[in-house]
Amino acid sequence: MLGSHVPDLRALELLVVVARTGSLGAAAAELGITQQAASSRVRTMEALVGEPLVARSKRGSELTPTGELVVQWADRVLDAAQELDAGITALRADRRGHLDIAASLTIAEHLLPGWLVGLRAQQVQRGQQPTEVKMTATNSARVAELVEAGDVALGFVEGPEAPRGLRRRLVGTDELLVVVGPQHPWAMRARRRVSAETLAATPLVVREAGSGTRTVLERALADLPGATPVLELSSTAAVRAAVAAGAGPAAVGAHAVRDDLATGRLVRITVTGLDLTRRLHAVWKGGPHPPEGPARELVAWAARRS
Amino acid sequence: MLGSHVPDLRALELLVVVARTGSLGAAAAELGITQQAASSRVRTMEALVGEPLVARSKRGSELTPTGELVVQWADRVLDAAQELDAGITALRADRRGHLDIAASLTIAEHLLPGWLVGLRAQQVQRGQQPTEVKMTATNSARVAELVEAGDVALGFVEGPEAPRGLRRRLVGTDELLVVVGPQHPWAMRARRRVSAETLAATPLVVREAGSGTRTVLERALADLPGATPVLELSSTAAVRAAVAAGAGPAAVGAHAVRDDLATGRLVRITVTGLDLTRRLHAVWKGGPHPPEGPARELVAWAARRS
DNA sequence: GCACACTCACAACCTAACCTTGTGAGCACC
DNA sequence: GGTGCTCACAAGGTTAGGTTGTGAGTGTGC
Repeated sequence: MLGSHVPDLRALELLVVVARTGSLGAAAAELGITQQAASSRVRTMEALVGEPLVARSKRGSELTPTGELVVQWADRVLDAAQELDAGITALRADRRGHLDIAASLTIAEHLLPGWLVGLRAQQVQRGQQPTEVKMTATNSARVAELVEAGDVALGFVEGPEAPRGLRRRLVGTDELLVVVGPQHPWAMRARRRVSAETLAATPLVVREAGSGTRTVLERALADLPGATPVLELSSTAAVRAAVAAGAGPAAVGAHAVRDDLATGRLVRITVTGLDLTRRLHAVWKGGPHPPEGPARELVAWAARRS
Repeated sequence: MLGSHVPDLRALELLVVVARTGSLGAAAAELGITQQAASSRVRTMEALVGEPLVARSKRGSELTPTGELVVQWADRVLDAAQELDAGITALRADRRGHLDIAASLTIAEHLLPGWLVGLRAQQVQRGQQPTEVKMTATNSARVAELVEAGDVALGFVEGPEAPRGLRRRLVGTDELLVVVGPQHPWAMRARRRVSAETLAATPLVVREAGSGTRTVLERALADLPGATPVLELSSTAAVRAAVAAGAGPAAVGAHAVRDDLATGRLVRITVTGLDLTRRLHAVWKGGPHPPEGPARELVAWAARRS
C-alpha cells in the first residue's frame, strides 16, 4: 500500500519539466497550465517531502539537491507511466488508429507498451507524425484469425508453431525462471536442477491470484499435484525480496530478475520436464516482409530487441 | 509528456487491490475509503480506458481481460512509485527515524529506495515492525564525516579509498557504459575501444541537462574539450531507442542496458583513460560488523545485491 | 419461505483541492 | 527608467472526489 507522501503523477511530471527548463513559468506553459498553478503544485510537493525541492530566484528556478534526488525517483515512475499511457491509448477504441494490431496477452502486457513508446520516440525524433496504434489483446489463436481475416495488419503471437498461411518474424522470447535465494538448499546442488514434480510439490512464493506470472505458472503445473504457496505477495519486487531472503522458490519473468541473477542475489534453478519458455513472433499476411509503413517499422523495432 | 488517459496513482492501486480481493467493497475497506468511492473511481478509470475493466456481479467483481492488462502495466508504475514513496519517507525530516543513515547521491538515487522497500518487505514478512529510516543524501566525503562524528549509524559511499577509521563492506558497483548501435562505426572496430578524448569530441545522445547520468558523464569528461550533443532526450528508454537507431553513442547506466547488450540491440564500447565505474560501500564506525539491529539488516540486504 | 449478509449502483450533498484571473514585487538588460 | 522576465500572494469559481443514505439482486442458513 502506498503511503501518503506520494505526489501526483502530473506533479512529478511538472518537477521533471522544471528541472529541464529551469523555470516554473516555462514548465507551466509546456504543460498547459498557468505559472501560478505550477508554483502551487511545487509547493504542495515540497510540503509532502518536507524540504524545498526548487531553489527559486528572480531569474529562474533550479532544483535543490533534494529536488534532483526526487526527480531521479520520479523519472522511473514516469517511465512506467509512459508505458501505461501508451498501452491505454492503444487500447482506447474511440478513434481507429492508423495501424491496427493484435497481440497475445504476454506480449501486450510486457513488451508492446515499451515498443510503442520507443516507436513513438523514434518517429518524433525523425520529425514524423507519430502513428496512432489500435491494439487488441487476446489469445494467440484469435490473433492469428484476426490477421488472416485482414482485421488487423499485424499480429503478435506466442508458441512454437507458425499459424498457417502467415509469415512471421521472431521478436523476442518470454521465459519464466525459477529462482531461489543463494542459501536455499537447491542453490547448493551441483547442477541446480529439480524436476517439475518437485517444483509443483514445493510451497512457492507467488504473486497474488490473477497475476500474469502466476497464471502462466499454474497452467504449466496444472497436471501435477501441487502444494499451497508459502507466501503470496502483491508485487514482483516483493517476491524477489522474499525469495532473496530465503522464503522459498518462485517463478518470475526473466527480465525482472536479470540484475538479481547477475549479482548473485538470486540463483536460477533449471526445472526438468517443464517448458516455461515461449518464442514470440510478429505475424502478417502476404509478402515476405511486413506491410510497408508503420507496421514494418514496428516489427523492425521489436525484432531489434529479440 | 503524459497523455490525458493516465489514471491516478491511487486509482491504479485500487485496481490492483480489486484484482487481489475480488471485491470492490473489500478493496475499498483495505484502502480506507467507502465502497461507493471505490466504485466511482473504477468507473472513472473505465471512462479513461474506454472499456470495462471490472466485471461486476452480485457476489463480487473480477477483472476483465482488459482490466488484467491494465493491472500488469499499473504494477510497474506502482513498483516505481513504491520506491519513490520509500525515498520520500526516508527524506522527510519531521520524525527522526530509528535508523539514521547517510548516502552518496548515486546510491540514494538508484539503489537505496529499492533496498528500503526490500528491507521493509522482509520485516513485515517476519512480523517485525518496519524500521523508520531517516536518510541524508550528500557527497561521499560528507557521508564519511557524518558516520565518523556519530551523527548517523551507517553511511553509503562511493569511491576506491576507504575512509580512515571506518569499516566497510561492498554493496554494489555503479557503472556508466558507453554504447552504440550495432551498425555504428565504433561497433565495427576489432576491439571496440575509443579514447576518452575521442568520446569527449564526439556528439553524443544524452539525457536532458540535470539528469543523473548526464551529470556523471559531464563530470568525468570535464577536463577534455567536448562536443555538443547530437540529441537530447528526456528518458532513458528514448536514449536507448535513439542509440539503437544509430543516432550516436551514449553513456547509460549499466543496469538500464543489460537487456539491450545481451540481445545485441546495443554494443558496448570500452573507453580507455576514463573510469566510469565506482565501487559502492557501506561504512560504519566501531566493530568489524555493522551495529546490531536494523543497520546490520540493511547492510546485509544491500550486500546480497552486490 | 424468509431473514440476513453480502454484492454493487444511484442520488444528494459537502468539502477541499486545484486552477484561473488579477496583481505586485524583485532583478537584469537596454 | 522602461521592458520583460522571474516568482508569490489573494480572491473566486469549478470540479473531482468523498460520505451518507438508499435500493436492488443473489446466495446462505434456519
